[in-house]
Amino acid sequence: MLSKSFNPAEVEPALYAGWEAVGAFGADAAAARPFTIMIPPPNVTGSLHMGHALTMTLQDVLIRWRRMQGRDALWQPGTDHAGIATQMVVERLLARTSNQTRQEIGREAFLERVWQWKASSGGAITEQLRRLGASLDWARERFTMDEGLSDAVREVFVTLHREGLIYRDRRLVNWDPKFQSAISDLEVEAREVRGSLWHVRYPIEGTDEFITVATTRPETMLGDTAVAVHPDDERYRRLVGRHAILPLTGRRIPVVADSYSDPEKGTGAVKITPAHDFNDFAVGQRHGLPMPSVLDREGRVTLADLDLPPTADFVRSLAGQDRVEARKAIVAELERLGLLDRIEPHTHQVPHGDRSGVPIEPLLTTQWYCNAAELARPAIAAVEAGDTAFVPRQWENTFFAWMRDIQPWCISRQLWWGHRIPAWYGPDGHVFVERTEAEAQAAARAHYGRDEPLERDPDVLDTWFSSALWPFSTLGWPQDTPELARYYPGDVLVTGHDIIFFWVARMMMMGLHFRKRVPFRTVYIHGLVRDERGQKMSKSKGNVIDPLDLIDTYGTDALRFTVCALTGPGRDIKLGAAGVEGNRRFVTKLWNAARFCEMNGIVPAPDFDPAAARSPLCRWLLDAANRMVTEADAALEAFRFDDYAAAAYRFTWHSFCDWFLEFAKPVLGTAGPDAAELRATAAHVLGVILRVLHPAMPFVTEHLWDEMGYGAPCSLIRAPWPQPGPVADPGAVREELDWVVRLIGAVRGVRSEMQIAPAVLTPILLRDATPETTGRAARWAESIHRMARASSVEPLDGPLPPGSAQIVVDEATVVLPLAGVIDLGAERARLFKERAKALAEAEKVLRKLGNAEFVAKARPEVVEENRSRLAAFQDDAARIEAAISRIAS
RNA sequence: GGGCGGUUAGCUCAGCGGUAGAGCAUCGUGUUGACAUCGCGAGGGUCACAGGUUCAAUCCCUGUACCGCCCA
Repeated sequence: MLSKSFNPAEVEPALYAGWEAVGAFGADAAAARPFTIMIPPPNVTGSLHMGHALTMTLQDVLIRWRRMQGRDALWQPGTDHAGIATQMVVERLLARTSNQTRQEIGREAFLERVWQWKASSGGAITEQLRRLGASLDWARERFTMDEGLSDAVREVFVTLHREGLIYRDRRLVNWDPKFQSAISDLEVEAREVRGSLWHVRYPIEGTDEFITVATTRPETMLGDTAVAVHPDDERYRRLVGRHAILPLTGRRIPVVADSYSDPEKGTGAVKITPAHDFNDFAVGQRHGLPMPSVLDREGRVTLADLDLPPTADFVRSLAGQDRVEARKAIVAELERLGLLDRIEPHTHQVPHGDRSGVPIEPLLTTQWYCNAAELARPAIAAVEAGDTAFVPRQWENTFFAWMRDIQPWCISRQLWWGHRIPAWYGPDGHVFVERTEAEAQAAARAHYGRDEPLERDPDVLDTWFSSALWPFSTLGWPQDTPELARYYPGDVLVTGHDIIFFWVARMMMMGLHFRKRVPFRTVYIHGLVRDERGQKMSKSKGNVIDPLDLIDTYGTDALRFTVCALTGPGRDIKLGAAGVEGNRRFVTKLWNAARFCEMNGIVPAPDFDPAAARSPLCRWLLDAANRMVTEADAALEAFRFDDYAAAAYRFTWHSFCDWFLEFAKPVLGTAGPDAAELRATAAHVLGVILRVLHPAMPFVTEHLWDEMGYGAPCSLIRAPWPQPGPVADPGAVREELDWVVRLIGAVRGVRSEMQIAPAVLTPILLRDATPETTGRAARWAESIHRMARASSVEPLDGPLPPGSAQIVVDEATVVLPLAGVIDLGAERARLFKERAKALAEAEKVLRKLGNAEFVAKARPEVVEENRSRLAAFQDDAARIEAAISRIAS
């Protein structure tokens, strides 16, 4: 017996364990065609947030659906080592527990601590994915720092290096002073900052003139090596080619003409500091300028690159000062020297580290780079050719725009936690890139002719470097495994648009380079989760919703179904507790419907053949179920999770519960062949509902399936996905039942409008009804009585009983004798309104048909349709007119 | 500055050449037999604005306004 209400908290863990116990999540290379989704590996430090809940639900829906279709479904689980994030977590822990820094305990000990942390706390996210019902093939779980995946990383690095696609270069990088590491362009985000524009006068050599430069960064002026003006700027033309004397250091720097300088901005003259600004770096390259660094890796002033005159005491005093302090000191000194023209308030975009949140310092360093432009070419071609398709399509433009202008990818990080770069340096700095230290030593021996001590590069790789290999490294590459042959390329990648550049693009590049085939055929891009008001969720705003709270309160199925219902193409998802609460009602509805079935002896009848169903009600329901399955299937094929959810919802609640079960009620509990067929049909269709809803609501459906005896415990997850099947003459039963539904609806409408108490039963009289209609009325008399609160249903030939309400349904006029119950004036007013509506519609169609051009040019079937609509409206109006005249007296 | 998306019922959104829809909210009404986490019913929209194409535009095109996002 099903309990009175569904208790998710009780049922969910047991079902999940049950699925795992029967091996339901495991991919199974029997004969079936594979269907593969690679999980976007969550950070090992992560905990489940709404973004995960969204993306993982969608993936699980696809996986469960395909699995039920009989595909060999592999949903590959795993986590990402998340270099910076994890290192920070463990560093904080170290500080808290033993008040030590990682530098104090040293690299080796620190890494040991990270691994310890991972072993004890790293599994939280995977436990939470289980609560979400995610049917991942846990036996295959991988971690980006696993031995196998690390092998893949080394293999890729070494290979790309040999191909010249990975190389070292000294150029400007985005330096994160907080993490003391280089980061890639993608990890930098522009933030608007209110600052100042300082106008500083630089004396022109040999004159008493000045050139005034406007700058947002006075502290870097020690490293200026030019002043740039626009070549067309008349104001400065005569100064081009002359020299300015850089204040404070006294260095002689040229005034150069470069179109980088914008005459509209500031004074039109800009100071050029090639070692501390990306644009200035480009100017410096164009003009062959020196590039002294004046800030070190911690953002402090360094004077090592400067050739200072003995008098520059002020500048010397800056050595070692933080960039913020140095700015203050320099501005004060310029002020003192009378070289500060003015200070203008100025709002501008300042690059910040996306994780550290501190301003990025462009710094001239040597780093490892990957030639992304070269790798991007085949990836662009593959998307152009349709080998990989984005859904929705528009994201291809975003992908193309990024890939066609892709910059060298800085892949080295000055961190400890990550894949150590497989490069070793000889005493003379010669680099050996090899898979192992032994191979590096062998290479060194060959190079030097003797053994030499080697030093390994201390840096690690960008976390995204290993993520880029995920679609094949998880399958055993570089080994040539059967899994690799079977599950690569994957079918669908599901992710948010914020990850296209970081991950999708890089998987495309690496997949094509190393496997010669795209890593996935479809990239489904969903929106981002926001709060009910459309605000981005953030801790500082305090509007973060914890999916685990929602699961605790409403159950996993309600949350998952809500996610599906809200996921249309190209839209962000605005999710609040109210929506989840609403969908919990649907879970409850399904529960109660099943309970009702159970009470009425509805048990699965495996021998039931829908094609042989005879009763019109059964055929009507089976036909509607067919259409629902077709809709749901098409929606999932098209990644329309919202349409899928809506089709299942509508059918379950309205077709099955509101109409079918209501029609069936009196017969269900009885004996006899009609009742038996009804019960078998109900059981069959409930089974269809459970199967169609299972991907979205796995727990309640599986529980009902098991409890009601549809299959062995935990068998719904692998039950076959329903297929539409033949139903005898569906058109006829649809017409018949639709009429009954229309009639009951019309009567209910009028009764409600006329405020007839439900306890009042009235006869239903049909005037001008065809024999077909009276036949239907007779056949469905019992249902009509019950559902339209009628005492009888019969034709009316004679005069109208006094005090009747009249409703036009098709060709017939439905008469409700309500003498003494209704207000005839109100009924007359209602009929006038009805008539006006019909006439207005008729008028609209008439005008259209009166347009000769419409009749001549519109498609004939459209014209025909309008002609019959006109006739229908006119007939309705005439029948309402007749109804009015019948009560006129 | 460049690009993308949005603007439809009070709210969240679907529809995308010829009848404007759903859920929630609102209002009315109803209850001992699946379900008040419910049933039944009702009201509510010149589909942002201006032009254009078309026999016909919420839908296609152009422009404007506002909102959001991405890139510089």
